Amino acid sequence: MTLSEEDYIKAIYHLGKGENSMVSTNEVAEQMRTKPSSVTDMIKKLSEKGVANYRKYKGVCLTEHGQKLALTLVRKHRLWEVFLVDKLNFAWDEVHEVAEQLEHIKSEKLTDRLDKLLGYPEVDPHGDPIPSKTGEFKKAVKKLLNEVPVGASGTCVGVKDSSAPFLKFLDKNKIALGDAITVLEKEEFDGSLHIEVKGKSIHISNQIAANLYLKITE
Amino acid sequence: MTLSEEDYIKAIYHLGKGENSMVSTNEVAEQMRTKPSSVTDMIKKLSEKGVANYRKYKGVCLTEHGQKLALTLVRKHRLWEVFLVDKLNFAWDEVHEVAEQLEHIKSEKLTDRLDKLLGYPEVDPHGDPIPSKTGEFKKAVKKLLNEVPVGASGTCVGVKDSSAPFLKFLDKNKIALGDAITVLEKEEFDGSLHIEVKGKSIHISNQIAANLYLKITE
DNA sequence: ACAAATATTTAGATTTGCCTAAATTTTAAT
DNA sequence: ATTAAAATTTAGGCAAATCTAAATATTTGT
Ligand SMILES: [Mn+2]
Ligand SMILES: [Mn+2]
Ligand SMILES: [Mn+2]
Ligand SMILES: [Mn+2]
Repeated sequence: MTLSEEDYIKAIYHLGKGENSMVSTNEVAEQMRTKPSSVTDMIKKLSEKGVANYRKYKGVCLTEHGQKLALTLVRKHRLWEVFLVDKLNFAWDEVHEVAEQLEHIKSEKLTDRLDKLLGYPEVDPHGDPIPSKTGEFKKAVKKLLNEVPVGASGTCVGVKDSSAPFLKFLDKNKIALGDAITVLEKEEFDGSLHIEVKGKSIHISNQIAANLYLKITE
Repeated sequence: MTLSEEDYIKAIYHLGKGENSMVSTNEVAEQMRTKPSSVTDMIKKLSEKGVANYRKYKGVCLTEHGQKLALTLVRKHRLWEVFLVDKLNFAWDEVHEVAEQLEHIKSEKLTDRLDKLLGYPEVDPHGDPIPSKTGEFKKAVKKLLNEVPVGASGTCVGVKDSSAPFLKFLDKNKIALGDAITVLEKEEFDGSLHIEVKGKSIHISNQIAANLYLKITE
C-alpha cells in the first residue's frame, strides 16, 4: 500500500466508527481534506485491490482485509505517539502530526520491538486504546469524571468549563490533559472525589469533577 | 523536499565523496537504481530548486544549501540506525533499510530529542560519523587493526580473511561486526595487540589483527 | 409527485517520478 | 583526424494522486 492509500484506509476506518458502517464520499473527502472526485478515484482503486467494498452512489466500507490493515496502522500510529511522549518528552498535543508520518514506516519488526520498548502500552497519550499485534483492543468512551465508577481509571482528555478560574485550579493541582487519573473513593455526602493523579492522591469537589472529561477503556 | 528528491540529494552527496566533486549522471543512476534519463530529469529539477549545480553533459554537484540538506539527512539516517541497534536490539546489518525510510520523517524536534535520548552518539553502528546539528563531523577511515595506532578506537566493520577458522576465532573471542574496539597496547617483540572489546581486555596476535578491518574517526 | 438542493461521478488536465527509444554529445581508439 | 563506443539528453508515454468543471444520481421539501 502507498502512503496515500494507507491514509484513506485509516479515514474510512475511523469514519466507520469502529463498526464497519458504510461511509459517504463526502465524509471521506472532508476527513482527507481533498475533493470528492479524488475520493471516488481512490475508493475505486481500493475496491479493485480488495481492501474496500464500493457501491456507486452508496458509499464505501472496508473488507476484512482492509480492516486488518487499518488496525495495523492505528496500532503503529498510537505506539509512536506513546514513544514520542514517554521517550522523547513531547507534549500531549505535539505528537499527532509526527505520528501521522511514522505510522507509514514498513517494518513489522520495528513495530513489535517498539511495542516491547514501551512496555506494551494499552492506550496512547490521548487515552485511545492501542490494538494488539493480533488486532484486539478495548473500546474507549469519554465520560465526565463525576460519572466514572469508583476504581476505574482513564486519561484526562478535556474540560467542559474552560474558564480561567477552572483552568487555574487544574494547574494548581497539577492536573493536565494527558494525565492518567484513577477514582479512588467517592464521598456519599457531597459527591466529592478522591482521585489519584501522577502518583498523588487529591480530593476534589463534585463540581470540579463534573467539568473534567476522562477517556476510559472498559 | 520530497522523499525522492531527498534520496537523490543523498546519492549525489555520497558519490561526491565528502568533497563536493562533480558526479556523473550514470553514477547517480546506478546508485539510485534508476535510468540515466530519469536522473537527468531530476537533477534539472534540483538545479532549479537551488540545491544542485548542473552543467549539461558535465555532471552535477550540490550547492551550499544542498550540502546542508544532505548532512541533515545523513544525520537523521545514522541517528535512527543507532536507535534501532541500541534501543530496539536490531542487528548491525538489519538497520539500513528501515533507516532509509525513517530518515525522511520531517520534525526537527524529533531529530534533536532522538539525539539526546541516544546520548549524542558520534558514530553509527557501521562506524560512520554522525554529523552534529550544525553539520560538523569527523571523517572516517577504514584500517586493518594492526595498523591502528595505540590508544585509538573504532568500530569493527569487516574481515580480510573470511575462512572458517578465523571466523570461529572471532566468535570464540566474542568479537563481532559492529563492536567497538580500542587498542590498549602493542607488543614490540611480535606485534601482538592488547585490545578492549565490549569492556573485556583480550590479547591477539598480529596475524589476527592483520585480518580485521576497523573504521576509525580521527 | 416533482422541482430544487445536495451528493456523487465522469471527463479532462496537471504534477511527479519514472520508463523506452531515438538523437546528440563526449570520449576513446585507430 | 576520423570513426567507433560510451555517456547523456530529448521526445514521447505511463501510472499515481490530485484538481476543476460538467454531467448524473439521490435526497428533500412542499
Ligand atoms: Mn493521533
Ligand atoms: Mn499518515
Ligand atoms: Mn545506513
Ligand atoms: Mn531514503
